Amino acid sequence: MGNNKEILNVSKATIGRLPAYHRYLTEKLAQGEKTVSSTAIAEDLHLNAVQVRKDLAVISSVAGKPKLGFELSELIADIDRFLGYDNVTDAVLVGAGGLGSALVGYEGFKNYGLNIVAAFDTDPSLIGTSVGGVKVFDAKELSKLVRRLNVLIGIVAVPRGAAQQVADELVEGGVRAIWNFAPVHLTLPENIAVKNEDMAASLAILSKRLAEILNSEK
Amino acid sequence: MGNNKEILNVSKATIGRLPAYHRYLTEKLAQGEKTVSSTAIAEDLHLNAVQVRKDLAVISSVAGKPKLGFELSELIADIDRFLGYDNVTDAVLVGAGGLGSALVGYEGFKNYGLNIVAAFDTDPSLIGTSVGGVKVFDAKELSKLVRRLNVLIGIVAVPRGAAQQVADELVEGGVRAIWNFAPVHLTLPENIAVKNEDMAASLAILSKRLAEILNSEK
DNA sequence: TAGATTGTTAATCGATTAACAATC
DNA sequence: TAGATTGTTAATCGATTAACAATC
Repeated sequence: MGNNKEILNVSKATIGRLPAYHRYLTEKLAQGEKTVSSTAIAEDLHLNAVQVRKDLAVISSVAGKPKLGFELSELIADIDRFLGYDNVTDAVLVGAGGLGSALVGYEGFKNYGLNIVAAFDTDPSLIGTSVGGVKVFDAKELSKLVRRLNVLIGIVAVPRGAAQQVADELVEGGVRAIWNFAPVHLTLPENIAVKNEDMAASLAILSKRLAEILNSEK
Repeated sequence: MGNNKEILNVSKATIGRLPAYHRYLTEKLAQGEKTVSSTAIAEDLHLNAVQVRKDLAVISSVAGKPKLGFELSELIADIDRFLGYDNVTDAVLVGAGGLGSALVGYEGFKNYGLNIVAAFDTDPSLIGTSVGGVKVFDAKELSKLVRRLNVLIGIVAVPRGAAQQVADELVEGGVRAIWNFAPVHLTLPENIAVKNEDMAASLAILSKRLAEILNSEK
């Protein structure tokens, strides 16, 4: 997923903004536009124009043209390549309940270069069924099947209490990256990539902004 | 949600870490511990000890004690108060489908001081039903009901295409903060707080870390 | 007392923004 | 040509980390 060489040395902040650029550019292209300026992107996305140019410079193979701006199709292709949207990576989903099935459906991860090849659950009524076209296996088989499928990314969408064990089993099966949706801090080996989707943290930040806004109006 | 005075001037980074501290401390307390040192927190949560102390200093009413550390129950109560976990704020959910219903269920937002008082959808088969104890109303009534309920926070869990209009209607109804789960950039007035839950951005960052790790092993 | 741990001041690091010459 | 827009260098900002005296 993404070229190893070039993905290094790029700031996390920049990488986090690339998907938003991608959506924005794709939309502009669909509207019939051919080019766009960093000034316009910055204004619409509420960013700084220099920041936009620096971000684009990191991933783009071609320079923008003074007066004209950047060519949409080229820029989109560059982000596709950089983020690996053009070649999918396999992943497994653990927890096929509410959140898990919502994730499978959520605008299709395939657009983001992620292909969920199998789901796992402990609930007998779910095992053997399909959620969003993905077959649900018995969680007992997790590490064994993960190893057999040679999957590197595991998505954890189980309740708090089960998350650590699930993560351990994923690692045992050979997974090297864990996308954790359970509100727990996972303890894992150094050489495993972890991304916590901490809803409480997001909510806290939103609440802060709200408090600031309400406060500024008093 | 949270005291307006004190919530200001606290860095976004610090606020984002508070929920993780809260979970960690609660767990320690449940394990029968009475106190904890910043050193221990830092080690377990993979943070820097000075950073932990600075974060805690921001929200804590009492100082830690050299040699002993911090009192768990006091620290937890302080975070509760700071993040507003002790008094709930009302919110509405728009989109009662897969993602929406998963969100309502997700470990119960009430623990995080958020009370979802109503859900909305356009799907006739959902209108009138309940998801996770929350009644689903016709999306046509959105702005009217939001105004009547006097709700300040709206959660957007609808497909891409509907998100902007839903957001506009929420604002029309008087909402001042929007928690957006749809993968679109919303265009909204200045004085509205927005938090985008960008799955693609998270995935991109996880992929980067994975690439780095794999790369370092070659 | 001795030493683990605290809170604070200063140094470093990384990311954002401002200034500006180059150019299509 | 004139001017919008680019890419780059320097300045600023914010957050993290290092150093260290104070103290239970």
